[in-house]
Amino acid sequence: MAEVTSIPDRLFEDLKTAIFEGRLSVGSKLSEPELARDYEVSRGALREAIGRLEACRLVTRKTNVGARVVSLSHEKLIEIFHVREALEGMAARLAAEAITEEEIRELERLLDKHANDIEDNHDYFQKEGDVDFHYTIVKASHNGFLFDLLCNDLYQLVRLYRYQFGMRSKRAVRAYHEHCNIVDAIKRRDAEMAEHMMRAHIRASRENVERQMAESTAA
Amino acid sequence: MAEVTSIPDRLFEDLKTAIFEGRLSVGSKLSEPELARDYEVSRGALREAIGRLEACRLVTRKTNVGARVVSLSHEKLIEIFHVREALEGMAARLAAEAITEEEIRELERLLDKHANDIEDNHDYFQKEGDVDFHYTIVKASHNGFLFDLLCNDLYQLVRLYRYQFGMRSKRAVRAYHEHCNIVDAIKRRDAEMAEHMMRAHIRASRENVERQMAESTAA
DNA sequence: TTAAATAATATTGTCGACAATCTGGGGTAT
DNA sequence: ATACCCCAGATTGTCGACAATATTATTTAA
Repeated sequence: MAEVTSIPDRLFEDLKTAIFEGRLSVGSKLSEPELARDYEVSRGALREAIGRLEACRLVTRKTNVGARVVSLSHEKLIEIFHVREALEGMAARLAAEAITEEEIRELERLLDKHANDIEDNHDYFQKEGDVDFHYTIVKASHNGFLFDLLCNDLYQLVRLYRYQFGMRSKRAVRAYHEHCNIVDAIKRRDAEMAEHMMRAHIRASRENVERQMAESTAA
Repeated sequence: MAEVTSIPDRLFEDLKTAIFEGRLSVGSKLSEPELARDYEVSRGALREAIGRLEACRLVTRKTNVGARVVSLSHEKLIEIFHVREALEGMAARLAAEAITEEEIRELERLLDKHANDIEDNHDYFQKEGDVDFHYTIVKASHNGFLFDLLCNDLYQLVRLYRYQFGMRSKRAVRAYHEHCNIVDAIKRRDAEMAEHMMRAHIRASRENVERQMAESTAA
């Protein structure tokens, strides 16, 4: 039952963290000879790892030209929010129908943590507790396909975007209350309300970003 | 502006059609030496093509063991329908807001074709006209990310499933009316109603499949 | 001086060969 | 007879080298 891991597996993870930590900055080129030297692997293994990065949309590739770390335009970001609204709304709906008692306790634990972070004036979003919350609900939907789509693709793009734009939301308190509403509906097994609340939550987050974008554009 | 195409590009397409046409049957193993001989390419190029098939979920891969064409369990199929309901509902909503006059004409053209196929007693689904209809709406949402997700990943799985289970729906007439309702809402720019109708349409399709599954299980 | 053409360089695409790992069959011991 | 172990064959993983293409620098002509 041991996890078999190949060189491209390891490279894939290493390159992802390199991207998130900014060592491979947004928009920069992934030079195959250079990276092969740095990570001490052959170009073949490297190319497969880059292929996987492309599959989850963290890099874009052009034939005979090379791969670059994606740079999220504001436009693309809004597109992603619309997809998130649809998918996570469905996740909340399914979670209300399929969640287990233990998963409910996990959600409550995360809510407590969120409340404490606000109390202590920590930056909730910076610590990625927000991702944990959404991750848990998607998992509780017990829909493997939905989970794969959101957690292996979308959330990583969201994460990259937070680093890229240095997102620091003043929405921590309001987001907390929205989270409470969502968990409440799920606990009551009210699928319709759970989806509605989740969509409202993500819509609010999108509108917040749109406001920030409008400000930074109007110089 | 010429389309540059590499060997893995071509292989990717060839293998996809081979899967859809059943020459690579569901659940069968993709032998690298064998396929490399048949298609007269090196194993390296082949491996990249297989990697892309894995990315759009048409094959699954295990380290040191190999790749197999996915076999869609009934469970997985239902999961996909839930994701489709969420994503296409959003697509219809966005399309109602962003569709152009020309795209509206295209939708009406497809509706006419659908009506004629029913008249002439053709099998609408078999000819993939249904895919064209949904494809056009997703495109009209003018959300590139959504388009990519649905048309490059999900629709191919749906297509594979139709071949695998030999889907021949008796829903052609009812589906036609549902399609009309959707187009109607979009033309009136009623986003809320467009989403509602699209979700109802896909939900009905899912429930139809669930019924068929229940029948075939109860031997 | 600028712009186009061209040559030099570097990068990506492709391939065949070797190493590591899995699969299946045969043999042995209980 | 069955279960376990071990070995042979085949398959996948990995690598370095060569070919094709793009990029950059240089030269030349207007």
